[in-house]
Amino acid sequence: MPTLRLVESEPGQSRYGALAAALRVRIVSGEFPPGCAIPAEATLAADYGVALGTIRRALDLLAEQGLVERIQGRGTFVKQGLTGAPMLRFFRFGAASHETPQSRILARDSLAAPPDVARALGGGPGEQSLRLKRLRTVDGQPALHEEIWLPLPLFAPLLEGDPARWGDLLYPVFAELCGVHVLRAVDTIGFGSLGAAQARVLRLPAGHPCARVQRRAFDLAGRCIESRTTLGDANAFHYTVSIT
Amino acid sequence: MPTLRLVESEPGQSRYGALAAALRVRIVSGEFPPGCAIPAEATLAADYGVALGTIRRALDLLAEQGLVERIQGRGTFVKQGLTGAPMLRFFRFGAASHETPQSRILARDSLAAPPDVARALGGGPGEQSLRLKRLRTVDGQPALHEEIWLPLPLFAPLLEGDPARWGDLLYPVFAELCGVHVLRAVDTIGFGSLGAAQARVLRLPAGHPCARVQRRAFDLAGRCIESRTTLGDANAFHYTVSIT
DNA sequence: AAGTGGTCTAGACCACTCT
DNA sequence: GAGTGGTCTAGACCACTTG
Repeated sequence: MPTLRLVESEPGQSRYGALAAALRVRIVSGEFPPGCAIPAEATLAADYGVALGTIRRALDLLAEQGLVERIQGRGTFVKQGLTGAPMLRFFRFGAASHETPQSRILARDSLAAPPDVARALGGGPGEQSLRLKRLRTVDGQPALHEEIWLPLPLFAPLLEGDPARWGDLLYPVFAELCGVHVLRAVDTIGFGSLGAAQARVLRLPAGHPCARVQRRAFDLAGRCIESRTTLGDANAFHYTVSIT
Repeated sequence: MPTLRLVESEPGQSRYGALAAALRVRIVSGEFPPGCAIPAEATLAADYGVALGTIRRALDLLAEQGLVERIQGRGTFVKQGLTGAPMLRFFRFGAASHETPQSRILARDSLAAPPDVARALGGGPGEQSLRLKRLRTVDGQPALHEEIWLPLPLFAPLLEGDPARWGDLLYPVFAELCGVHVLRAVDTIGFGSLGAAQARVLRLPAGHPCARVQRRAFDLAGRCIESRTTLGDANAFHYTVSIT
């Protein structure tokens, strides 16, 4: 590729900002899939006809935004999605608290999403969606009840196969079976009380106080690809925030 | 000051890291008080005998850490402490939710701190401390009950004068009367139920579910200068976190 | 040894703020 | 207009990783 790549920077935008935006487009378009290394700084600087320092600023910006990861001596890599069990950050269940909770799918249906979920997922009203209900246990004790909505047909592969074989973490399944990489999530926390059905599953009395975590998860391109409601015993809730 | 300032950088530490540490010491020591402008980049670069870009990295680092604020065309300033009403970020009370809640001091005592509070404040056991109890109201309705522990003699000025004249925000009072600037706070969120006394103050039934926010606040030098427990109706609790 | 990102230099010019 | 931080350049050398 001997030709120079050109970036047009809108007035008021810095050149490294425009470069970051251009690289973001190339990443999101799939030119560099998750886990893949992007070209070296020197290569990019030559491609775009800018100084090394400028392309560095652009890459640092993408790294701050969590889109890429820089490793000295190796290169710059497109981030793999979230894989951990971030829901446990909100709860403390007994001694085994820092292990990944076990997971059991209670229900799997394809149906029209209620209006608020459809809006969250960015689809029209009554969009056909996949709904999962899931029980998570810690040390064999029921801990969390989850209702998960996923847009179709993107998640159609999850309608087939035995959910018992998915394992305890969902996001790696999203990546392997559907090619969806969760990069960012927004959790909204509130308190309420358990309905009869959820209480039965969690082996708590109906009306027991519970913490409610509403999650919206987003992929590389910024699309919302999951709307989830998690319920757990309010007394096990525990979270720390730092303010600056 | 014609002589060059020297920084010794420990092995493995970058020069800008060492410069940032040196500047941090000068700020914390009081050489540049909060709100004050620190010398210009060019001046500092000459003082320390390094390139402009290097001193810039050091200042950017301090800005990331929240110790200074950079304003184009004006200069680099030592941060004033937090002044807002950050506790309201956790609750939603009616329509007037985004206004600063009103504040009334219910009690003010000087007494020995219980062990956990003394530990939090970094003092010995039974350290003499100032305890405030405080009711915060929104739209005239009781909303939050707070118990606040402050180390003595640092906060001795608060033992005198009429608390009713302190205003609705406490941190500006800390700064004006005690010279303490709160730069950072760590909040731990949990769930519980109201004791009889707190319930009466909040006009809720005893045993009503409540959210509990445990705050530790820190000053410029990183000392813990406040331990606070805030209680509010669990149904009004509402918080959003972004995960990456 | 070759290739990567991390640090550092010594300039230049620009955008913004204040007087 | 003088002074500030923000952007950009074109180099140099270093630390780390991999073959």
